[in-house]
Amino acid sequence: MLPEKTIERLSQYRRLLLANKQKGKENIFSHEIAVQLHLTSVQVRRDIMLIGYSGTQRKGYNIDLLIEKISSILDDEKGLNSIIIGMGNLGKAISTYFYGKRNKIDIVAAFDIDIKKTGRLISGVWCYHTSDLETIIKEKQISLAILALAPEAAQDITDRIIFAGVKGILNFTSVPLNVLPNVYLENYDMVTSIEKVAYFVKENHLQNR
Amino acid sequence: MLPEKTIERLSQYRRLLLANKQKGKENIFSHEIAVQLHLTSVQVRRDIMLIGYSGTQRKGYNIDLLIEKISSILDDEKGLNSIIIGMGNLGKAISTYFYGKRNKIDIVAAFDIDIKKTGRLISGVWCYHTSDLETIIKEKQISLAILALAPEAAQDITDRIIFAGVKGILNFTSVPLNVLPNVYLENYDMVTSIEKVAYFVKENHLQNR
DNA sequence: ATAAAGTTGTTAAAATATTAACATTGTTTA
DNA sequence: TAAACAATGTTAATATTTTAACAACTTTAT
Ligand SMILES: NC(=O)c1ccc[n+]([C@@H]2O[C@H](COP(=O)([O-])OP(=O)(O)OC[C@H]3O[C@@H](n4cnc5c(N)ncnc54)[C@H](O)[C@@H]3O)[C@@H](O)[C@H]2O)c1
Ligand SMILES: NC(=O)c1ccc[n+]([C@@H]2O[C@H](COP(=O)([O-])OP(=O)(O)OC[C@H]3O[C@@H](n4cnc5c(N)ncnc54)[C@H](O)[C@@H]3O)[C@@H](O)[C@H]2O)c1
Repeated sequence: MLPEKTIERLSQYRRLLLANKQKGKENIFSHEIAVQLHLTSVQVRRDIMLIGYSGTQRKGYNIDLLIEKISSILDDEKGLNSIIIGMGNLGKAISTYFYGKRNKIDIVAAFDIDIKKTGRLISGVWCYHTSDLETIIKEKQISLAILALAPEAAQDITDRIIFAGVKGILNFTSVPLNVLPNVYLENYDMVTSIEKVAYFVKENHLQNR
Repeated sequence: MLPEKTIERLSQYRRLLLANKQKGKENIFSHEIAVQLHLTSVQVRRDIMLIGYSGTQRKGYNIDLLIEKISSILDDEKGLNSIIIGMGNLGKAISTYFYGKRNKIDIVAAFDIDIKKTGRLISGVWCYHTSDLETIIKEKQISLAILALAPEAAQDITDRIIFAGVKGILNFTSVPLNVLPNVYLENYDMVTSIEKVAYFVKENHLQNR
């Protein structure tokens, strides 16, 4: 299995490659990728080595083929269905953002407990009541869930979706979730992010004295 | 300077400690913190050692004092002013979320280029037109910016805010930004996050065969 | 033809982060 | 009073991630 950090970068390589392809470019050197993403060319080459793709010395990497190779690693062939739970400000922002983007990861349903939000389309995604959670997860073969709901309900809902078959969670609530060992959990904590930036801003000030 | 990962955890320890204080708890053991955050007690103790705080063998750590110690490290005494640039769906979600939370990191202004959004309060924060960017940054001594604007404008705006004095950036656009070496840049890429979860979900499936 | 330049692929080293080991210390209990 | 226990604090070992070094190859220039 590939290192976590390599996976993250592969996602970024692919986006960059698609942008370069758009501009009509056919081949790209490791140092070009590196400059555009602010990495080192060594790291780029090493990652590409790890996934078993090869370029040529004179032309670098063929953009189409590299995109294809990365996609064969990141994407599930048959696609992967996901849901958003919690259609508040953040949930809506996310579903609006993803709506219409063609992608192997489809957001096929949303859930909320607030009946003012349920039973209708919200930014292109049907919003169900959480009471339908288990039914829909099984029906639509959901394997990934994005949590953007009120923190109080996060663990409860997590237990339910895992029991219903969800295998990966992207958690935006600040709640440290308990999940079964075979469920992949990725947390993003915005407050921590900001506090970290603030800390390094402060430290930098100290350094410059 | 403390390791980046330790800083992230300190932010989480503090939140947890505040929650426990709320519940009337006065002391806490490293293993209690560990269980609640899904870490190991060793890691907790090591982090606390690194910041130079000590507990007692029988009672563990004094919650109030530890909060104070962590705060002395994370927070800037005189506070730190920040802005959000781009009051679209995500920007609004963020400012709504932070509004009213008493915090050493204050979001004191927002910016957008769309005149339908500027010149008024949006979720408690005044939204200026980007043409006022430099003026307000200097006037309000802004050192931290949250970028939630359209990707096309991200680098341009970044150059401007850095020139005006911003020292830390939390970047939600997927654009790999160019910043001066004395500016701390933290990127969060939601697409990468989701693709990573999807990858590990897929791999787990393979393992289980 | 041969050398020079420039690039990839890969192994080795260094840096960073986590985990384990254990000495130390205060408290309880026999 | 001393042994057992349960916790912290710290050093050492391990694991992961990044960076450096360099061999191998291809094209171009001399
Ligand atoms: N918006 C941000 O910038 C931000 C930052 C950090 C953390 N968060 C976290 O992300 C989550 C969402 O944030 P938000 O700003 O969108 O909050 P929000 O209050 O706007 O939305 C929360 C939504 O969750 C729904 N909900 C509540 N209980 C539910 C349940 N049991 N099942 C399904 N839905 C339920 C509510 O009806 C509401 O629509 C929260 O946990 C918040 O703490 C948000
Ligand atoms: N919403 C998400 O879930 C999500 C996920 C991944 C990435 N992002 C990125 O985050 C950013 C914001 O996303 P969003 O969903 O809020 O988009 P959005 O389109 O709703 O909002 C973008 C806002 O930026 C403003 N803007 C454009 N040019 C500007 C400029 N020069 N100065 C100031 N403001 C300007 C627009 O007027 C708009 O209000 C985008 O770059 C997007 O790619 C968002």
